[in-house]
Amino acid sequence: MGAAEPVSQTGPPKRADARRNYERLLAAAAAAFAEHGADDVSLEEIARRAGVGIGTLYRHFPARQALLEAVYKEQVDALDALAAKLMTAESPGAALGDWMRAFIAFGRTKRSLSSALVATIGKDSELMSSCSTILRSCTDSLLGRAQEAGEARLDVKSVDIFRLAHGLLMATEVAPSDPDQPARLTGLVIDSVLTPAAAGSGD
Amino acid sequence: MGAAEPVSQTGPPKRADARRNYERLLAAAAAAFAEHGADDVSLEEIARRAGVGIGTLYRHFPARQALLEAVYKEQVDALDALAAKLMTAESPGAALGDWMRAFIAFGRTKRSLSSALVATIGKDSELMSSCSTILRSCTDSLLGRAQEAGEARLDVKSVDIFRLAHGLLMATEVAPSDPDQPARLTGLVIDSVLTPAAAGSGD
DNA sequence: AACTATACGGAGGATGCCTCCGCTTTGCAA
DNA sequence: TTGCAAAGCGGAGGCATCCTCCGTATAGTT
Repeated sequence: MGAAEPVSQTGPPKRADARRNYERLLAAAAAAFAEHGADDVSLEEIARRAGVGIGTLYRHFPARQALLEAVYKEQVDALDALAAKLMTAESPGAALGDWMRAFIAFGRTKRSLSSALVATIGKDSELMSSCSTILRSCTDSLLGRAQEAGEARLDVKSVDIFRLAHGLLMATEVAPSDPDQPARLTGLVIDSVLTPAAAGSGD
Repeated sequence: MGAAEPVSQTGPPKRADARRNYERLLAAAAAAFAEHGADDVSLEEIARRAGVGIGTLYRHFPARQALLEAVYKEQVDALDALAAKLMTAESPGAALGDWMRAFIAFGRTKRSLSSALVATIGKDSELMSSCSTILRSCTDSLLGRAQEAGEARLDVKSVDIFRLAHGLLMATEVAPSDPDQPARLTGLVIDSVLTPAAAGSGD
């Protein structure tokens, strides 16, 4: 991981101000989406937040879709970078825990994006599959390293982690009465992966 | 089935013209959604097609959501009624085949609705679960009857039919080069359920 | 026939999407 | 530095859609 990189630059390099505005828009969009949900925020507002004109937004992202995709892809890239860094962390077990926490947090925000994305792109798009490949391989590597170091159960597969995360997200979807519950459950799941199997857990 | 009925009438009965307009709107909406997809049709157009004013539409369906739900529910109710009729049909096997055909056709249109619905209601809403319960029980009954009459394979469960239908829809999602393909595949799946197991099909 | 609760319809205000084009800035070259 | 063309910016404005509001019409009742 860390191999996937900013899309191949076709054409002449962009001007400095163009790049800067692109970044700003991306950041503003991510924030706005997280706050209001991906459908309930006007492009006009995103432009305003980013401190650019609406025309500029449209030049960089010809359609709402493009903005959505870019935000999504950037988050995945960030996770990819995080994983690369965690691969050299001191404690492989703690690193895996950190990764899972980040992965689950991502899943939570992702939902607001993905319903809109899936509805239009289709869930088998190239974007989607490349992203899940990236996340899979990151999880694989970190899990493997933790297992080799004897800091994670050997009978856990990365698929299991995906499924646990998914279940966790479903389970804590609706606002729980106890605001700490999601974090508590997340910690519990992570511990279960990092703790040696207890007797009788063969099924 | 056929037991689920028009929601309990609360309040005084509606005036005749109100009921008529309600029906018209529902029909117009169903047609428009099927034609253009649930997101790309304006409420104004639906009102026009139904031959009523936009104000009338809003009185009956305060939000786009409500219209979507009503159309969805109506289609499920129609399937429910169809199943009830098929339960008394002459040939239980043919009835099951007809049912599957209708069920699959419904699935096809449903997709345009459901992406919009799921995005907002959430897939675990009361509406959704009650609908899938209805469809499940219809399939159960018709399959059971066909099996008792010796006209369907005994090793098929209604869950299998659901999954086959789902797979079929996925597989024929994108417009195929051969326009008859979806129908052909549907026929094939139905036949496979109605035909006795061949040797060696144990897995 | 007269009356009233109910329902109709569409004008209009608000908002959002997107295009277009005159103005500004950047990066380069002399 | 200075000058200049290309690249980029920004927002006014046209168009579509959403939704509200209220004067008018009609069903059902007495």
